Amino acid sequence: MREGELFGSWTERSQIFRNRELLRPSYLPERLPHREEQIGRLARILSFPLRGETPSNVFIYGKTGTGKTATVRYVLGELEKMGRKLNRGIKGIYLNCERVNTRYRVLATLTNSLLNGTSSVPTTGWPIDVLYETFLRVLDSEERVLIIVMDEVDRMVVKKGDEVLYDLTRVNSELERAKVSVIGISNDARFTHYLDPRVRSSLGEEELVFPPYDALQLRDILEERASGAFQPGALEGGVLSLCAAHAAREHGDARRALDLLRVAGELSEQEGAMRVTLEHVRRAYEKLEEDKMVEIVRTLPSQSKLLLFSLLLLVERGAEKVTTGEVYEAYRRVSLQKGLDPLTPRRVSDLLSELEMLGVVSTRILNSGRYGRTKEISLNLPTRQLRKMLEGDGMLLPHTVSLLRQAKLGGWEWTGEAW
DNA sequence: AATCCACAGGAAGCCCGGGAAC
DNA sequence: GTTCCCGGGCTTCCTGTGGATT
Repeated sequence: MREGELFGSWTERSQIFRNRELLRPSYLPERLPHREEQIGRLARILSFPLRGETPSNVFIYGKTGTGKTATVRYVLGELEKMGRKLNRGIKGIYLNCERVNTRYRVLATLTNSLLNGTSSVPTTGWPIDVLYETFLRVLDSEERVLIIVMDEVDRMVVKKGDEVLYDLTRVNSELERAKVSVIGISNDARFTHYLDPRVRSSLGEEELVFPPYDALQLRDILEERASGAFQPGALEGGVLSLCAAHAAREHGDARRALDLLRVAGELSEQEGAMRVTLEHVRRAYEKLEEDKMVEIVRTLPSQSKLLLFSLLLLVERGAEKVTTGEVYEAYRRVSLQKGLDPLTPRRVSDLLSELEMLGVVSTRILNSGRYGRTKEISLNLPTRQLRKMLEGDGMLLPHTVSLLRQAKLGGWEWTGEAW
């Protein structure tokens, strides 16, 4: 191979993309179409520190991909810029409560962020009250307004980290020079019901709702990004509309629309096509769906995998739709065969509901009068695909393969009273 | 009209691992 | 290190349900 040949063809300028980074979820655009109203309101609320006053706490909710995080980051960035210009100490700290989800971690992260690397508190070990005192002292060491953004704040409650919300919404009374305001972001509107009433009223001083985008708005967003992301003329007519339409059906998720467009672009690039076609979008949609499923199945607990495997065997044997009792019996057999204690029907019923929520199976209640009332269960993905996923599983592999072999050879009685 | 099937799904409590508190 | 506590997975026990059958 001649020098440079291996990477040579990949360094040429893409026919399709100009800058694909613009399509990534982490990219923060300069303009956020159809969020002018939310940006305006948030800016008004957060403008108080520019006059030396404390802004209200804000609670924001909206489904995934409705621009919550982008809007907040954008407004906060502008605010900090303005603060520097006017020489006001304004600092925004962004926390993702998916990871930073306990009282300790929140306080430690905030403190470290304020210390700016000069020194730090350890990630574990300190008594919580000492940590809290340290946080107060560091925070109050200078005149400033601290705006704490807590993204996915609903995760805190699950982890019982909501005490820290109480700390933070009440902290102002203990501060001399600094002021704190909290922006909570959640995609679950009911989440506030679980909060301590005092926290709820304090956090909800101002509420901002981000409605889902409709198809036309999604199209605008895509257009905005696509002009920079793609080479001129690289998109076939209707591509953007199709991406938008797909995403609009799934509760107006802009992230989804952008993913779709990016993957469609990547597919067309891979096959050396001149432009992105509607067919590429269709395949991108399938790819994303499949990737999602693979990930879901892969991360399933082993009992659920076993259950799913039992269902798979039944479906492969020609049963289109299966009742709860049948799946349970199959599952019980497979478990025993593997030398495992089967779970009770009650538990399996819950596992089935979980599988349904994840979209792996569909169920519907079936009434057969005298012959009882049960759920009719069907698989939501092709058997071949599912089998591939399950066979790739380390835990199941040695046993399942032999089970499959037995099943194929007819070594099992899969029908009738032999069960 | 009463019965009864084959479950659905709620309530309570057990067990266990892991992390916080002492 | 020990103790305590909590949450998740699970079981046990239970009540509820719609319509074919009696």
